[in-house]
Amino acid sequence: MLSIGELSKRTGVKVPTIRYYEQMGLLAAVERSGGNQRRYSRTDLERLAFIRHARDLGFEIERIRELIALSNHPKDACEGADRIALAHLSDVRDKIDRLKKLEHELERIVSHCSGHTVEDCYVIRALSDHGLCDHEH
Amino acid sequence: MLSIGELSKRTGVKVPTIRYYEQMGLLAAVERSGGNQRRYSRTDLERLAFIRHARDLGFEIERIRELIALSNHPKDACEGADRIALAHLSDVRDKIDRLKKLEHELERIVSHCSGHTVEDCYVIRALSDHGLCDHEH
DNA sequence: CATAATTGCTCTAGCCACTAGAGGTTCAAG
DNA sequence: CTTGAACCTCTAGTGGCTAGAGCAATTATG
Ligand SMILES: [Zn+2]
Ligand SMILES: [Zn+2]
Ligand SMILES: [Zn+2]
Ligand SMILES: [Zn+2]
Repeated sequence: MLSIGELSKRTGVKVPTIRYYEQMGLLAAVERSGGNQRRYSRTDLERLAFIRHARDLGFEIERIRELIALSNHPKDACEGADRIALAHLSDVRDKIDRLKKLEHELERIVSHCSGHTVEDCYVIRALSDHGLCDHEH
Repeated sequence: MLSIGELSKRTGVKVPTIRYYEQMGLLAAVERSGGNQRRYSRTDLERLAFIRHARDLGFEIERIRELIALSNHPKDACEGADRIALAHLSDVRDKIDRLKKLEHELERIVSHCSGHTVEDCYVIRALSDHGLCDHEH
C-alpha cells in the first residue's frame, strides 16, 4: 500500500493531479488509512500509469474515461478503442497541418524584416494585413 | 462610426470577444452613444484587424499587447517586434516536433491492432506500457 | 515518549482565451 | 408608438491542471 506521495514518485504524476484524476472519476476513490489518508494498491498504480501515458499521448480525459470503461470488458470487440485512437490521430494531424501553415507564414514574416524602425518593420506590417499572407489560417 | 455588431461582421471577431479584448486592454475603451453603446472608428477597426490577425497567427494576448505598445513608437528600432515573432516561431516549431512524435507513436499503435477483443487490443496494451513506445513524449 | 518536520487532507481560486446565459436597456424599422 | 433586434453588464463555465490557506496525520529524531 502506497501513500499518495509514493504513488506520485513512482508514476511521475504530481500529487494534486492524482487527486484531480480521482475527482474526475478516472481513478476510483481508494481505501483510506485510519487518519483518512489515501492508500494505493499495485492495481491503482497501473491504472494511474495508463492514465498518465494516455495523457502524454494527448488523449483527453473524457476519451480516457471511455478507454477505461472499454478495458473493463475484456471480452468485447475492441473497435471502440481503435476508433478513439484513430480519431485522436486525425486530430493530431490536423493540428500539425495548422501549425505548419503558421510556421511557414512566420518564417516568411520574420525573414522579410530589413531591420530598421518600427514604422517599416515587416513584422508589424504583416500583422496588420492578412493580404500579405500566403495561406489562410 | 460602427456599432459593435457591424464591427464584428466586418472583422469576423465575435461581439463578446471584442468586449473581452477591450477588457484585456488590447482595444482602448471607445466612444459611446447617448444610450451607452460602443461606437467604433476606422482606426479601431484596423486595430481589431491587427489583433485578430496576430491571434490567428497564434500570438498570445500578452505578446499582442507588447506588439501594440511597440507600434505606438514608430521611430524606435524594431528588434523587439522581431524578437517576439522569432520566439513565437520557435514555439510553433517545438509544438510541431512534439506533435510529430505523437503522430508516429499513434500511427504505430493503431496499425498494430489485429482487431479482436479488448484483452488483446494493441491500443489498450500500448497505453498501459510506455516501454512499447519508440520515443519519449 | 515527546517533539518537530514532513506529508497528508479539503476547499477555494487562478491560469488562458474565450463562450454562454441572465436580466435588463437602447435602437431602428414599420 | 410598437415591436423586435441588437446592445449593455455581470457572472459562470470550458480543460487540465496548479497554487495556496488552514488544518490533521504520519514519520523521524532526540
Ligand atoms: Zn522588424
Ligand atoms: Zn494572415
Ligand atoms: Zn484494438
Ligand atoms: Zn509512450
